[in-house]
Amino acid sequence: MDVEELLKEQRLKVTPQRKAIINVLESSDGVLSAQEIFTEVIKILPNINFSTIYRNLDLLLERGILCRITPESGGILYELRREEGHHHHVICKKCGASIPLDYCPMGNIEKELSRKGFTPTEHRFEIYGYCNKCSKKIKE
Amino acid sequence: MDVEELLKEQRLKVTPQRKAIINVLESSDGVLSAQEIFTEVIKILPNINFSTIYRNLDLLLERGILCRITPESGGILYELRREEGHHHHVICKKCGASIPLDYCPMGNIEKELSRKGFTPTEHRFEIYGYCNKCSKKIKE
DNA sequence: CTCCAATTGCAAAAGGTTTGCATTTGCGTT
DNA sequence: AACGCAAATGCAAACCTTTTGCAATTGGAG
Repeated sequence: MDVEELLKEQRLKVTPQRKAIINVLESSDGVLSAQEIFTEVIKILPNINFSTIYRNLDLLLERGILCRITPESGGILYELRREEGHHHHVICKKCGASIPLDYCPMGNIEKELSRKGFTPTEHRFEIYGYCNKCSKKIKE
Repeated sequence: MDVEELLKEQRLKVTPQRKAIINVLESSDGVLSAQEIFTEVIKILPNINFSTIYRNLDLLLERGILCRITPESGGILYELRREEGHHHHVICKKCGASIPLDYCPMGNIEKELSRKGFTPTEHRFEIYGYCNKCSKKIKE
């Protein structure tokens, strides 16, 4: 992925901070908290501030470069949007791995909703559990 | 609903604070934040403290008396669990009305998950939009 | 009625996120 | 290549929500 290109497409300035944040997210195969992102980015840019992290996460989320996940257990997690178009996530509670899922349940209930007069604008469908690797570890 | 009975079933002490919290949730037809619950309960019990609200929300949630909703936009919302068994929610972004939904999409993707070796433990499916009443108001 | 564990109120702390402001910097323009 | 300015950053403080320790109170079993 060309991070500079990605930022330019969005007419965002290419700063070392933004490149570091995106690179950290890219090199992770799962979801990360703001704290985890900060911990990694500060290794690259020792002077970076938490407010820069938050401001950029918000911005990148707005521009559709990131996805945000809010697990039942609380907290907010981010990941790089790797898939084109609408999709959902399957997330491992142990290692944080995020697996994209093309299936979307909305088609199955649109009729029921319109019968109720409800106009859906957004929805979320997230699955939590243990990935292939972590399931095996737990059984052992 | 007999609030005292509900608490006794769970072997929880029947305190005025708990009764007030449940009554507030019962008289709302939708989801409420901890702050909103506090604002209502303090009208009934002027001395109640925020920590009592939080402690009881956690407790009632554990016991399955409440449901917790965490919208994409952030924040945590609570509602009285009115339905028996597993269900999802359709929530109006304007008035907060919560409509229970019996449909659950998990059945449709269990095979795909097991093919991936993923063991699901929890999931969430929430729909946001505008209810019948609020859709009409917006159009006008 | 008595007694004890459960519950509450209070105050302070903790945790995560946001904001105001002065400084710096990316980058379009000259 | 240098300039100028809006955008972005770092810093510190503020904010908001939630949690915690502790002493006082209270529900309800015996």
